[in-house]
Amino acid sequence: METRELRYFVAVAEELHFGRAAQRLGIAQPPLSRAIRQLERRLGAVLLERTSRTVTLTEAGSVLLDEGRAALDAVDAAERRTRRAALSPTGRPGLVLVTKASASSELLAKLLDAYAAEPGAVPVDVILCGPAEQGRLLREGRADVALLHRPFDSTAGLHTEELSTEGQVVVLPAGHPLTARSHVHMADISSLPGLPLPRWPNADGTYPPGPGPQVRDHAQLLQLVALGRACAVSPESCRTQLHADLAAVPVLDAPNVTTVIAWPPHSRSRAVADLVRTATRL
Amino acid sequence: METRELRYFVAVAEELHFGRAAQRLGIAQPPLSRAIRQLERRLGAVLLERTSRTVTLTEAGSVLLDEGRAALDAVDAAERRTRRAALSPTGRPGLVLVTKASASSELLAKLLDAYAAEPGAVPVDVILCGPAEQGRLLREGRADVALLHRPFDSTAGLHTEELSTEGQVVVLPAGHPLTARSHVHMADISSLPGLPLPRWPNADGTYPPGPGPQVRDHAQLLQLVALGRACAVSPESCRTQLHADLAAVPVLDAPNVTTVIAWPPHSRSRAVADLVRTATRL
DNA sequence: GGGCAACGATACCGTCAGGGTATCGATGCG
DNA sequence: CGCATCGATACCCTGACGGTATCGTTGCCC
Repeated sequence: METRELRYFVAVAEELHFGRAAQRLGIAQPPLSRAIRQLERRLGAVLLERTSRTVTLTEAGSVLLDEGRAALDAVDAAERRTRRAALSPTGRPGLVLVTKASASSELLAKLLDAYAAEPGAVPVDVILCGPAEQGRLLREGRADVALLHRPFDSTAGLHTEELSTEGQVVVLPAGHPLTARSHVHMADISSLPGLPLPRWPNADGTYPPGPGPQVRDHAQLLQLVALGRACAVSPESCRTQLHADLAAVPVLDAPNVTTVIAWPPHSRSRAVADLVRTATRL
Repeated sequence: METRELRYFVAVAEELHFGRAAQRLGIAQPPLSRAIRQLERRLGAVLLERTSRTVTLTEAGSVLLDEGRAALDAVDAAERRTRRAALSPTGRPGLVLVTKASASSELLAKLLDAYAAEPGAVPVDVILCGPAEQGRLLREGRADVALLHRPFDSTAGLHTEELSTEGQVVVLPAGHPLTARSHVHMADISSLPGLPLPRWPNADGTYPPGPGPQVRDHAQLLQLVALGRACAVSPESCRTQLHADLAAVPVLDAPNVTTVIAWPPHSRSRAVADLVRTATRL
């Protein structure tokens, strides 16, 4: 199977419309119809049920949509990492590390310092992004290594090493009655009047139904807490980033948060290996 | 990048010889040279240093070799899983589960029974193979789900759920002095005169240097133990498979062995999800 | 040191896969 | 029942890819 065929099929499967898919691909509709038909012949599988009005995926088609997207990601990653390896002036490509904007900057700073002191260290670019993008960046070869937070982030398809574990605190507007407590339990905060827990987006960008406000990142969330519109359960380390009008109280029975360093499993780059080794020794 | 180009490059990178690579690919040498040159131009990267006598990989080339193999595996997996999904008579493809021949058949039997009783269960084919092949079968789309044993098997790039944890025992020829003990420690067996621990192959098929016999699978190993040529440290559950001329003694400080169920991370198949759910509820 | 063999690069050519335009046939809708 | 929409088909053309022949370079060995 050629990637061109896969791209064509993914386009049609996503649009469920040959005309629009062809437009998206920048080709005419007839060659697209032909290409799909030929792909089906070669696979010996009907991928799409088409009438002159509607196009729907068969079971096999939906398998190929999933697997094909993953395969195309892998091809793109190969291309991107090769380009990066080549255009690096030293011949030894730099590393791209991706982490959440809200993550503990302390750990990251320590890691970057320690790694820079290693013999043979290469330059490390840091990308800060929202939680959902991290996996994508790694899969697409735009990044080499990530700092993720279990159990929030999916480590699907990645190698990981645990770096640190911490408890969680509830972040409240300063002066809230609960801030007088030395600690609380989840039950104490799951139903605070007027201070719902926020809703985070799913992998597909949609939000689960529920009462809380929709948030995209941690800064946004803290803003909402300061405004008295929400409360937040966050890793302890976020305390160093709190403004004066926010207060944090440990939540005893909240799940621990583990910071892990993650990288694509087939990566055999010495730079990634060095960075991971440095991280585990912190 | 087209998969054809990737296949060409991987062939040359593996052979480090255009002529042999061309032969392997079933084409003539000139088109291959051209294709590689064109790939290099498009990537803006020198992949191979060639003189008229030798071909060597550049840094970028070795990145593309690693990443390209992974990408080709993903494409092959997409094709195979699609084919399987299609030729299944029900439209709903059956599952292929892969596990080691030496694994606990009890757990597997329970799992298959429980899953078969689920509503919407599909037929499950079981493949027994050596440890090294399991990952490959999953990556190449020949299998959908595997039972692996940590810490022996790599779960690189897979989703996993833990199923059970057990201690390990040392397997000895019946009548060996140690079999009188109720338990032993690793130190007791690491230097048994005449009964070395075996050597397992690395991922690339080579064996680490050392004194013990080279083994490829568990049956082979038990044979060697019965012959008095080796001893083996194995998960407790292997006791049910021991012949009369073998004895097992718990090893207190051997690492626990965890049986996990593993599947490719992007798999969204309901059948896999059902099977995993069933497994975790056992 | 010169002839030779091995090997990748280049030149040149033919074929067919893949893309384009025009049009058909089917289907849902007003 | 006519019309608009949409995928399939027919037909043509271009260029990408593969093949053969040959060149240029480089170790190697007598």
